[in-house]
Amino acid sequence: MPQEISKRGRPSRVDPEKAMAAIVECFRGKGYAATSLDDLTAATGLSRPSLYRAFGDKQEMYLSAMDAFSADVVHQAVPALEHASTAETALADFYDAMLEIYFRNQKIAPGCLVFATAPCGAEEEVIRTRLKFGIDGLDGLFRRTFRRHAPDAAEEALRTAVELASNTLLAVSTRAKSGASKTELSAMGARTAKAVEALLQGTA
Amino acid sequence: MPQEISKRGRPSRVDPEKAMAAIVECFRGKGYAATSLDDLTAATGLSRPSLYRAFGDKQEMYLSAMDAFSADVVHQAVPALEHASTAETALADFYDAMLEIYFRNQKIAPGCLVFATAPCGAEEEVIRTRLKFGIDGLDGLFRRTFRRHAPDAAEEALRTAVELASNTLLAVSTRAKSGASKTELSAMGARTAKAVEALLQGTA
DNA sequence: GCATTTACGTACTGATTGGTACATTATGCA
DNA sequence: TGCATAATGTACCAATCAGTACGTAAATGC
Repeated sequence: MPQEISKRGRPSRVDPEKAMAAIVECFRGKGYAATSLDDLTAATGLSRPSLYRAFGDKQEMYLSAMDAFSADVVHQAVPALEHASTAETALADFYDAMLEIYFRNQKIAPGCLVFATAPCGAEEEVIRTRLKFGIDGLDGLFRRTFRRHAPDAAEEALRTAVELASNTLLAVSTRAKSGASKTELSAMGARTAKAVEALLQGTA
Repeated sequence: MPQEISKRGRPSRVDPEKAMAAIVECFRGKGYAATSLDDLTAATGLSRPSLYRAFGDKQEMYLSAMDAFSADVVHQAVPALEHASTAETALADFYDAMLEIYFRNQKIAPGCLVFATAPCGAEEEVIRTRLKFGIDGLDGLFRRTFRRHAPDAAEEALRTAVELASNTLLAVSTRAKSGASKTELSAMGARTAKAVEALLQGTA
């Protein structure tokens, strides 16, 4: 029973998805602490009490924003990992899809909500745990993908490949925030993908 | 004439180095925005006006803290890159030295002031530029080190090796903030160092 | 039409923010 | 000893912070 939906009373005019998208943009631009409630009301067009009713307090909004951002990643980038014929192309395509999210058509990337802003708030255990969850998820994703494309790879090589792939994305997040361009980061991702492929093949 | 040092007037009781070390710890723990002047006065034991006289306003304190932190890196970790006989050992030793800085004897790492907190404030151009400066410095450091140990390496392999090495440190910074242990990050660094060596040798 | 229910935004709260004015204290110099 | 210099901390400032009380508006059910 996930709470009865009543039709009574004044209908809400908030579009939760649109509002959450605006909240994500706020937080990933300035981080948690520097984003004020006034920023959020301005970006969403919602009044302060409406925000509280819909999403809870500031920290809950931030945590929900991380969820929404992660869901975006799952829907927009993870498929690239699955619809590719080699580990190299899978990884390169995944990086490009992530860059689309990190840059969102802007020249200077708003960046990654999780990897770029969570480290700042990581003194709080809730946030640190979320950050760890995101990193672990990434590692697991790559491990499964690489294992599928290279079932015979040595465990040591696989582990190194996974770390290499994850670490590159974490670094891409930081580099994007430093003002690096999408094209140079894409090229870097392609080089990493190639190195990973070689590692998995035991070739390189 | 770097400003005449006058002996007149009441002598200052502030120890700039000690105070700046405390400021660094504040900022790298909570980031720029979440660190209040009250935090800084508590950590340094200095009154608010004393802080302003010694270091300027909050943003100037943050920028100076980045300088101080970077100087620590140069003194404590960069030598490891130079006093090693192979690229692999140089890199592994460097990572371990950086981990000493990132963890500073604590179980949960306070982390990297530059790579972990600057991305949060990167909407400000001053901070974004500093972040880029730090990353570029890292890349250059690795490039020179690797070139020295592998003078015959192909440019493409060298570039990939440099990116791999830098990206791993950037990722170590993020992973440290997520609560990863020093030992596991050291092991990861060692694996990266091995992969970099192989890349440079054209072996792996 | 009237009661009920729910969401709305204005306007406020006390707390905290970054930054400073100013009277006090402590030194060197004459 | 007295004056000039300079650093001290208390006590304050206006601005902003996150969060809420409350009167109003808009829907449904009877």
